[in-house]
Amino acid sequence: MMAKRRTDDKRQRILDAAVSVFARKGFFASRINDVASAAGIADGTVYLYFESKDDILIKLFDEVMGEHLEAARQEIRRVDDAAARLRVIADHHLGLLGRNPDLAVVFQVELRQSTKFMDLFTASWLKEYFDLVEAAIEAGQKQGTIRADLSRGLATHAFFGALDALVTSWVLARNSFDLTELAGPILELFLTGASTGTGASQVAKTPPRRR
Amino acid sequence: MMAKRRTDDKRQRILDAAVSVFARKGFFASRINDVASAAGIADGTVYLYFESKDDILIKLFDEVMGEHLEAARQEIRRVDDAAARLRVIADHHLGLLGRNPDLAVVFQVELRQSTKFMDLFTASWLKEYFDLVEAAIEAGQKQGTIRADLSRGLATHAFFGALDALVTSWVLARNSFDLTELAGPILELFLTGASTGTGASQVAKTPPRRR
Amino acid sequence: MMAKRRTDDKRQRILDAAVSVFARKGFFASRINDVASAAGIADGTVYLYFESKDDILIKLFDEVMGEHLEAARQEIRRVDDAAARLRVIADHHLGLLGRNPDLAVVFQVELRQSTKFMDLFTASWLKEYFDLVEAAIEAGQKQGTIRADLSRGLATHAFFGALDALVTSWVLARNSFDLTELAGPILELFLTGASTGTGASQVAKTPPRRR
Amino acid sequence: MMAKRRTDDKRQRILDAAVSVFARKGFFASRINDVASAAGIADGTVYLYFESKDDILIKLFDEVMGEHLEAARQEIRRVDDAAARLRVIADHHLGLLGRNPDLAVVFQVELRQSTKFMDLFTASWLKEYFDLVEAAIEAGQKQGTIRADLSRGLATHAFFGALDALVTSWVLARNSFDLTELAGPILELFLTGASTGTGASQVAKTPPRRR
DNA sequence: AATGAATGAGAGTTCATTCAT
DNA sequence: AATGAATGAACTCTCATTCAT
Repeated sequence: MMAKRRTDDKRQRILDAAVSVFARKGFFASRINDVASAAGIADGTVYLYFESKDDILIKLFDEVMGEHLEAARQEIRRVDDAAARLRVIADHHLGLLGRNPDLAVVFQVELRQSTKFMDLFTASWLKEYFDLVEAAIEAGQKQGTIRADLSRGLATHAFFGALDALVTSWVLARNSFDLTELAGPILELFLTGASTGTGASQVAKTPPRRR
Repeated sequence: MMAKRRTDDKRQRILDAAVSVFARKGFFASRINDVASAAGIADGTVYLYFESKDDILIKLFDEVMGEHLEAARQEIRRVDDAAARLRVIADHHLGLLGRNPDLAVVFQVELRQSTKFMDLFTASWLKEYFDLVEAAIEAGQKQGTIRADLSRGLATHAFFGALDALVTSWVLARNSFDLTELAGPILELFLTGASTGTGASQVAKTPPRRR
Repeated sequence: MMAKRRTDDKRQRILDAAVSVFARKGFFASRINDVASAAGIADGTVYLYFESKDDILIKLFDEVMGEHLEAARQEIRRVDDAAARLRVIADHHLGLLGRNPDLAVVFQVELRQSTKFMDLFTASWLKEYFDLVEAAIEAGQKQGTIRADLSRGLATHAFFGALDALVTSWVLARNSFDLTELAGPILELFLTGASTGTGASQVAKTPPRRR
Repeated sequence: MMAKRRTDDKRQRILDAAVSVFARKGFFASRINDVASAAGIADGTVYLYFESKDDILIKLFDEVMGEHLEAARQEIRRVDDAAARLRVIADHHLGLLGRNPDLAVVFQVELRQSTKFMDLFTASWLKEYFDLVEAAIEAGQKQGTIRADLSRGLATHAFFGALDALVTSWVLARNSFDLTELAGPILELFLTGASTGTGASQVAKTPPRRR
């Protein structure tokens, strides 16, 4: 039990060190030695817990996403309203990254380095995230609070995209504004739209000009 | 003049080759030799036109963005309505990448490999893109077609984020749907919102729960 | 005494495991962990019985050679004739390796990896082996059954070399022929020569052409 | 043409340097940097001429063997007598290695490091070498100068083995005797045998004792 | 005696970039 | 302007060995 606990600690220390190092130097520029040193262990020890440098990033993403999707799912179950559910998702999304700037850098930038990570990203957890959003929207449509004519796929992308762009800007702006308090406004925009309700739909429905 | 043109051709051939190679193998995995071979020239020749491998990516982004922002600006001048202006931007955004899948891969994935590129990306061209969107929104607010209480920064992020997420999904889904035809629907969602107008704002204004 | 025996068993299990592992994977490619696993013990335990990975190979050779040289010596004492003595040596040489294909691989290939092992090989046990052969030949010369004008050093090399080449071929041919039954023929060739006795010596005595 | 020649020189310089370095430090202990430095080039340049460190050893063996087998074949064609042909082979074998002590170390020790090299060794050039010897013996049997009842395979092994053992001893004895002048004596022993002709065959034909 | 987690030195190979031609 | 041979710095991962338990 002691041995096991020590082992778990070491593994977690590597992950924590990795987030910090990757955020500061970038994944490619980070050396295994940087991570090991930050974790206070020898280089080789990293390989007792992870298969490769890539594996650290993958496992990091898996664990954080797994944990937070589960937390979000639990909380969503406690509310009925579609808007409230989307609010839970936005709060979790902005909250997790807003509270962990280094993790935000890793998620918004370092993890998107290659189609290799992107595919992993999309195929597993992002898919679940999107499903969560779509389910909330679908429930809202059934309840009559979300427009029935709305494409759920499109709306999901818009919802996620808006949050994602906010986080990226926040990261690149070196956390110069409060991310978490934007959950309400962004959701409000998503739900009620930008227009005052004056003839916007006409332009929006114009077929795209071919070039 | 002929010599200049020939030279320009070679430069352009390198850029075209780079888009194709980077999209297929990823920027890091791509070798200068891959690009040179695809362009039908010797490795060393690349360095007569570009300073480094990074420089190719930077110049590529600069040129494409410069060209297309200018084209979008021209076209925007010809319309007055805020919605129509946003439509021009969306059409250009989705049109450019929708017509050039390789370029889309490079812009959505390869260019975001590191904070180095991200900073460049944000500081120069993305800034101009955001300004264009914000100007359209501001004009709409003055015209009374866009809600005056809307945060322009937030709305700009939401607008860009929605388009960006769509493109990324399209890239990762291997271009399995028609990107360009989504300009209308996404704009419509942006303008009119997802809700039917039934009490959503209440939840949206709930303060975020601390964890 | 029981403890000692148990200890010896473990030591022997390591040696046996080593022969098997080295033969299959090669000495360099074999990991201490491979040997330990095959012996059913922990990595560190190997170091309670051997100083290093090299030491396993050295001790393995020492023990097998010591044991078999002694056995050969015993048996040689029981025969008088030079030919019979050489026959004992050939039988032992081909018999030991012919009955232990893995050991043959280790002796013919893995043990000859470096001048380090080769020197050891030569300086100690091979020297004794050669002495045994030379003693038999010398006795034969005294008895008049071996030609007195024969260089004993040369003859010893020829005798050992013939057996050694046979074993190596047998190893590389994956034991595709019966090694042990070649002791007679090879000895016969050594004693009576290849020629029919027609003018061969003339060519053999021609001075080598300088190049 | 100049460029080509320069290229060839560099390749040869690498091979020469490799023989010298491998002989002195052993193949495994030799670093690519050792070879490159000895050849007066940069580490990376080695990889313009060879695929890997292993490849250097393989190509070295291939080239030397190819060259010398061809030379031996040419010379053999000029003589008719089986004994004379074997003499040519022995002269070439001992001559080549006797004149190039470093090469001898590489061939006798370093090249036999692993079944990987051994297999290569056997499958290609050694096969040709053995064929050359067997052909000479077969011709001798037809001419009536070599005993017809002799197993050619066995005799070939004995012939090669005797030479090989001599070379190895010479290498391990740090070239303390003249290798080339042993071609005659070893051939003479091979042809006429060690015995005086007194009852040796009887013992040689005794079936091996089982243990 | 036995374990096995931890160590950390070590090296082959790649490839962006240079520069003599 | 163009070439492409040459450079040499850079880095992940392996694994023999140690030692606290």
